[in-house]
Amino acid sequence: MEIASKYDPSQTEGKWYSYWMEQGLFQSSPDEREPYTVVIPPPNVTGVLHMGHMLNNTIQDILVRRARMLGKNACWVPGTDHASIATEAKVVNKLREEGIVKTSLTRDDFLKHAWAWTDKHGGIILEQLKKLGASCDWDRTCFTMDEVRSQGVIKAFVELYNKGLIYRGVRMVNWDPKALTAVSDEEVVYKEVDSKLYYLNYEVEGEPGAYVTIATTRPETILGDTAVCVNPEDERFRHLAGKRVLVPLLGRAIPIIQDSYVDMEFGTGCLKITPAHDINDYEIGMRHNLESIDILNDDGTLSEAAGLFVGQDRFAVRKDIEKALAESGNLLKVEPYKNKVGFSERTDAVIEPKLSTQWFLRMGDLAKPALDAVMSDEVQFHPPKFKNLYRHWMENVKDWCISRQLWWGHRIPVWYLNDGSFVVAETEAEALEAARLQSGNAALGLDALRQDEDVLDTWASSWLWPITVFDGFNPDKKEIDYYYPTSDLVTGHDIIFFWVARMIMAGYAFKGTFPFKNVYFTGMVRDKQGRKMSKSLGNSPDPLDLIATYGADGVRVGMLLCSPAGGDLRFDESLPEQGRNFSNKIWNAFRLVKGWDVSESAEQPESARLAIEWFGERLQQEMAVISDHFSKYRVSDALMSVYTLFWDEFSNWFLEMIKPAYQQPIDARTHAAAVAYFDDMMHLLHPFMPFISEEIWQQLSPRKSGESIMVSQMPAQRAFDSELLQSFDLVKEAIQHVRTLRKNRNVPMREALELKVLTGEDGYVARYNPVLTKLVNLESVTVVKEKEAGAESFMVKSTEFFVPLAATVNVEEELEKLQAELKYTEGFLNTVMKKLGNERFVAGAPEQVVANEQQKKADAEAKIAVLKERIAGLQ
RNA sequence: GGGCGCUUAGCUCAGUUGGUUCAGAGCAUCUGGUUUACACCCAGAGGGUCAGCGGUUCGAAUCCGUUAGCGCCCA
Repeated sequence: MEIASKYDPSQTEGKWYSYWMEQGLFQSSPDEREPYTVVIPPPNVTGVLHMGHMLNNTIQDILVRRARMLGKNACWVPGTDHASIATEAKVVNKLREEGIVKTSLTRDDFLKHAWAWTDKHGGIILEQLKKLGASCDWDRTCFTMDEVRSQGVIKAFVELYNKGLIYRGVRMVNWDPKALTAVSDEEVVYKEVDSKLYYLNYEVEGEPGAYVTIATTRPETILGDTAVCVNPEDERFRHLAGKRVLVPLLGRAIPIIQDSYVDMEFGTGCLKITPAHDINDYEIGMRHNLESIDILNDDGTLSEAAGLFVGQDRFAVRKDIEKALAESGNLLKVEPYKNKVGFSERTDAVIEPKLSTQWFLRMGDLAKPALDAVMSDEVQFHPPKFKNLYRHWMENVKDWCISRQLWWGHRIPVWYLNDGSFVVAETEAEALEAARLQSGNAALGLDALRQDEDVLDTWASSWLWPITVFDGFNPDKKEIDYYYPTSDLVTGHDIIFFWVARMIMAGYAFKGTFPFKNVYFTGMVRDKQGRKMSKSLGNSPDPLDLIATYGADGVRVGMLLCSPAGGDLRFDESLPEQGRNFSNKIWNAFRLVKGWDVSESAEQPESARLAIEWFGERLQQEMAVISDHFSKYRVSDALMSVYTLFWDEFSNWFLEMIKPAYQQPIDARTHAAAVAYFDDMMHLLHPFMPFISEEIWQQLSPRKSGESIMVSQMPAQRAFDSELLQSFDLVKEAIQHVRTLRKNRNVPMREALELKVLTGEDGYVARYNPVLTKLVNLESVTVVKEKEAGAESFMVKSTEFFVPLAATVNVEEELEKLQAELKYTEGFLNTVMKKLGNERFVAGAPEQVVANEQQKKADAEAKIAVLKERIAGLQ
C-alpha cells in the first residue's frame, strides 16, 4: 500500500468526527466514575467563530480529551447565549432593511422575528466548533433562552427578590441612546477623546457685570443646571455664598452652593451642577436637595424640559449652543481638552448618565463568599495574578443593574397592579394569586395585572450557566449532584467580572458551593502588531479558512504555540503552519514504520535493543513532565514536551537508531516495540491533535469496529531510570561531536571511521558502542591507553575521543579551541572555588548545594588536567 | 486621577520556594546536505550587560527600593 508523502487533513478530519459522533463517544451520563465537567462559555447565538473562540475551545477540548483518557467521565456541555442587546440590534437592523420599524410591531410579533433569526443563525458557531474537533456532548446543547434555562433565570429572580436582594430604584444608570436601554457598568468602555473645555460666564443675580466662570466639556447640559458649586475653603468665592447666578440663555436663577467635592485646582474652581446628567452632580444634588432637570429624551435629543433646542440631537446642540453662548457674551474661551468618555460596548454610542427606574441586584452579601473562595484558592485562578484584579473588583462591587429596556431576553417576572404596587412570581397564574392576596380583592382578574416590559441582562442568565445546564433549579437532582461543581472553566480574562465573578457568586448563592474548581484565563488574540483582532480592522483570519489550509490539528497546535495562560498572544500564520509541519512530520514517521518489511527470523541488533531500552525510559521521563505541566495548567508547555519528544527524541534519535539497513527488513521484536511506542505517543498527542492521532492509531494495529483512541487509556506512568538516561546523553554527545567533525572535515557518512577512546573518570559508556557505531558509521571503537597523535579529537566530560583521519589536523585551530575551552573551564572552576572557599557559603547553604559544588569542582579539575595535557601534546 | 502587571536572543515567550554548566525554548537567520519517512526535511552555527541605577545576600534574571518605557483594569 502506497501512503502519500504529505498528510492531508481533509481526508481524515471529517471522517473521524463523524465516526466519533456515530459511536456516541462524546456522550456522558452519570455513572460510578469520577466526573470531569466543563461548561462552555456560551458564545453569542448569532455570532460566528473568531480566533478567541478557537483558542478557548482548543484548550477546553485538550483538557476534556485528556481527562477522558485518564479514565474520568468527561462531560463538556456546549451551548449559546441569546446576547440580548447584540441580537436585538441585529434583528432591528434587519427589520429596518425590510422597511419595518420596531415600534410598529407588538412585542410578540417582534419576538417571532427574533426567534426566526435565532433559528436561522443560531448554531452556526456550534457547527464551526465541530470542525475544530470539539468533543462536546452535543446531546446536551443548551441555549440561555430555552425552557429549562429560562425557568432557572426566573426562579433565581424570584428567590433573590424574596431574600430582599433585588430592588427597584431610581438611579443614575448608563443609558445607551442608540439601543434605548440601560447597560451595566461593565458594558461601558471608556476611551480618551479630543474634546473641548468651554469656559462660561454666569452672571450673579442682581449684580449686572459680576460673573462667575465655570468650565465644562458639555455646554448643552447648562440647560439642566440647578446650582453652581464652589469649595467651602475657597477664599476666591467666599463673598458669593448664599447668592444666586443666572443660567446663560435661560436667565433661570440657581443657587451657589458649597461642597468639598469641588477641586479648587481644577478649571476655575467653580463647578456647574446638573444632577440629572452626571453621577457626581447627582450625588451633590442629593446632599443639597437640588432639583433634577432631565433635559434629554431617551434617544439623546433634547426634551421639552430643556426649554431651548428641543428635539435636536445632543451633539448638534453642543455646536449650536456654542454659537448662541458666544453671541450672548457668556462664552469666555474654548480650550482643547482630552478626557475619557464612556461608550456603549455594544453600539459604540456615547453613554449618557441618566436617571431612571431600574431593577438592581444587591451585590454585597453575594460577593463575600465568592471573594473568599478565590482568595483561599478554593477556586483556583490560572494564572494566579488575576486574584488581585478580582479582589479589587469584589471589594468595590456596586449593585448590578439587571434590567434592560429590550424585548429579546427573559422578561422580568414582576406584575404591577393598577395602584402601582407589584408582585413577583414565577408565572402569571402565581402572580395573579399573589396579587389577589396582596390587594385583598379575590375577584382580581388578569387584566388588572401588567407585566414589567423590560427583560433581564443577558449575564443574569449566563451567571447561572453551570447550574442551569444540569437543570439545577428543578427537583430532579441526579444530573446536578453528579456533575456539579464542575472541574475547569476556560475563558478570556476580559469577562472576569461580567461572568466569572458572577458565576462564582451564583454558585454559592444557589448551590452553596463553587461552580468550578479551576479557572483558566486565556489571553486576547492579537495580530502580529499587537492589535486586537476585530472585524473593523479586518485583521482577523477566518478560522475556517485556516482549518482548510493547515488542518484543524495544525491550527490547534498553532493556537497553543503562542498562548501562555493569561498573556496576550500574537497570532500570525506561521504558527498554524508550524502545526501543519508537525502533522506532516508525524505522518512521515508513521509512513516509515508502516513501510518496513518485518522479518520474524531476523535477529534484533544490539543497537536496536539499546534504543528500545533507552526510549522506554525517555518516554516515561517526558510523561512525568507532561503530567506536571497539566497539573499546573501549562498547556502550551505540555504540548511543547510532546512536540520535542516526538520530533527530536522519537523521530531523530530513536527511529534512526532502529532503522534497518537499506532494503533490509526490520526484526519483529524491534518493530513491535516501535509500534508500541508510536501508539503511546499517539495517546499523548491525542488531546492536542485528535484527528491525526486517531487516523494513525487506527492504522497502527488492527482495531475493532467502534474502538477509538479518544476513549482508550493513556499509557500508564511508572518510575524511570534517570541514571540510564544520563549515561545515554553521553553517547548522544559523542555522536554529535563525530557529526560535527565529519562536517568540518568534509567526511561523508558512507565513509566509516575509526574511533579511539582514552577513557577518563566519566564520559564514556562502553555498552552503548553499538548505538554509536550505527549512528555515525564507525568501523571500530577501541579503548586506548595513549593519546592518538595527529588525529581529530573531542571530549565528553573527562574522556578523550580520537578519530584518525588521513589529512592532518589543523594544529592552530585545534589549539585555539582547546585554549578557549580551558579558559572557560578555569573561570568556571574559579567561581566554584570562590564559593567553596567562602565559610559562610559552606556553613549557610543547604548540604545538597554544597555537595553539588564539590562535584563541579572535581569535574572541572579533571577536565582541566586533560585539556592541559592535550595542549602540551599539540605544542 | 487610583490600582495592577510587564520589560530576558531578530520575533513570540519559558525560567515553577534566590543555589546543578542558568542565561533557555520555539520560530526566524546563516552554513552544509538529492544519507529513498519527511526540503512541510536532516546535520550544524551564530545571536542576549536578563530595561537603567542602587540595595539585601556567601550567592540575584529571581528579593527590596527607584527611574524610564509599555500594557491592562477601575473611576
